[in-house]
Amino acid sequence: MRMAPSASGPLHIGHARMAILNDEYFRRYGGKLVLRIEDTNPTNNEPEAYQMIQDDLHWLDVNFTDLVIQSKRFELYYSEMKNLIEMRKAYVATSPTEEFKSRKQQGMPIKERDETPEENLERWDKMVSGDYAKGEAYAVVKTDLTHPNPAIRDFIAFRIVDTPHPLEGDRYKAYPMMNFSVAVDDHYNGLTHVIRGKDHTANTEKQKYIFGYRNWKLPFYLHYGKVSIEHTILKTSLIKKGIRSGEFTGWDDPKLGTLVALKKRGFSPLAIRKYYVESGIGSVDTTFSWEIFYSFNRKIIDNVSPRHFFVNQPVSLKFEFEGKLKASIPLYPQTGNSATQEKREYLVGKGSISITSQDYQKFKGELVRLKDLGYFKIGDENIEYIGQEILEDVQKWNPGRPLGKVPIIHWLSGNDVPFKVIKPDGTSEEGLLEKDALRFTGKVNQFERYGYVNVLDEKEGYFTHP
RNA sequence: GCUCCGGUAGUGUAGUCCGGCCAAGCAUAUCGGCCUUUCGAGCCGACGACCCGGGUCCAAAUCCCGGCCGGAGCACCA
Repeated sequence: MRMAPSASGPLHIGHARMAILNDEYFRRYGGKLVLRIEDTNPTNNEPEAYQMIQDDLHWLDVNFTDLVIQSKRFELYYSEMKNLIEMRKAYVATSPTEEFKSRKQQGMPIKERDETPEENLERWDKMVSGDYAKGEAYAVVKTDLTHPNPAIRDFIAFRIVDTPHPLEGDRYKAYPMMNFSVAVDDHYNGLTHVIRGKDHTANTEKQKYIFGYRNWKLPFYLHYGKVSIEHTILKTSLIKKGIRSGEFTGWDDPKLGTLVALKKRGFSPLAIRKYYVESGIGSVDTTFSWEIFYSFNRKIIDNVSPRHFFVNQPVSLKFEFEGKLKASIPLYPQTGNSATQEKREYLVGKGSISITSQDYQKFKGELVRLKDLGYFKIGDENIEYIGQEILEDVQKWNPGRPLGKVPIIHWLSGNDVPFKVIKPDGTSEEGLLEKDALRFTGKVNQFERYGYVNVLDEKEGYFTHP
């Protein structure tokens, strides 16, 4: 099995499918899992990508057995190409590419195609040694000029590049095209199975020609369908531009679909794995369902997320009360029994109590239950303690609300710090956060009645999902 | 336009190869109920699909033909 991302940037949620699918087969059937970084287009290469890709895979718990970097293998590609030219299966052309394309369209060869290996070899040597300038020459692998699908007819295997390579500098001038290097590497990396997106189906046909000429054993190919991931920015070039312009804070900006961004938002890599394993390898195109993904993640993180109160857009209400009320609120209500549970404990007395403006608007003048504190009546500017139990008919207090249903809302009183939650759509919400949550920075907390938030530091956090 | 590939509930899938056990399973979403001092979790229930038309067959989501719709590729990117 192999994973072959390009060295243009970190992996995103779309790449994760390729990685997970290959890894799942690897886990099930063994063999080897090759990470091959395809960096044969220097204009798109990002020097930091080599490391970022490996970090992303480790985070996903995808443990590759071999690392192959294509720019280290030019000598192999060159010797293979020379081989093909000698076999009359490839040629080197200096004719304009417009002519190459149009004749191909008509099923006609350009003149170099029929020239002798000696003539082509001579041009090939000049190409490798850098005697041609960018655009002056290119090497082509023969397929079948009469192939019914024009996309499969003779394809370019090498071109001249004068942009320096991030790893190799100006050492090479002749750069292999993806279809050539992939075929050669798939063979020499000893791959028996290739799983990749269906955008490669035509490429597979081209690559098979090289396998045929060399009599190599063909791997088993599987192409999965396209996943469209809505409401998310994935395109590396766009992200780079956005980072430069300051629109994004970095590769891990919460608006992005990169794995580092999802990590920072507090997603579990297990949720990503589960999602793609359940999606399978069908060739149908699908739309990525954030809802299902969120649900998987929620189930994974729910038990380990401490609960805290976050009052966004707080309204402060005066609390005139002689004495102290004790609040004892479990940190992990899902786990353990109530006696041994870890709790947050507060004493609330005269002063003020904050609730969200949303709750204030909705329940003004009514009876509510402040979670784990007691029954209260919300006034215009103050809040009044009623008691721990309400024996009378609730409807006496809240006419119009259903019987026995007192709204339970969250609150803060003196035990809070200002906090900002940054959402994936780029907006943010400010409010008060229970101070105890700061003990859990770097972790996902569940802000009760609000959602899951990865608390990054004492000032802000990224919204994970509801 | 050319060449391939594919169409199961709102979404994601199981079943299609080798027709019957599929009056179509699961998950998610939505709605309702129970439980609960979170609108979370859990439990129960409801909702909701085989693209259309022919054909073969005792029997078709499954096989065949036609149509419709969708996607991929057609680079000196990967």
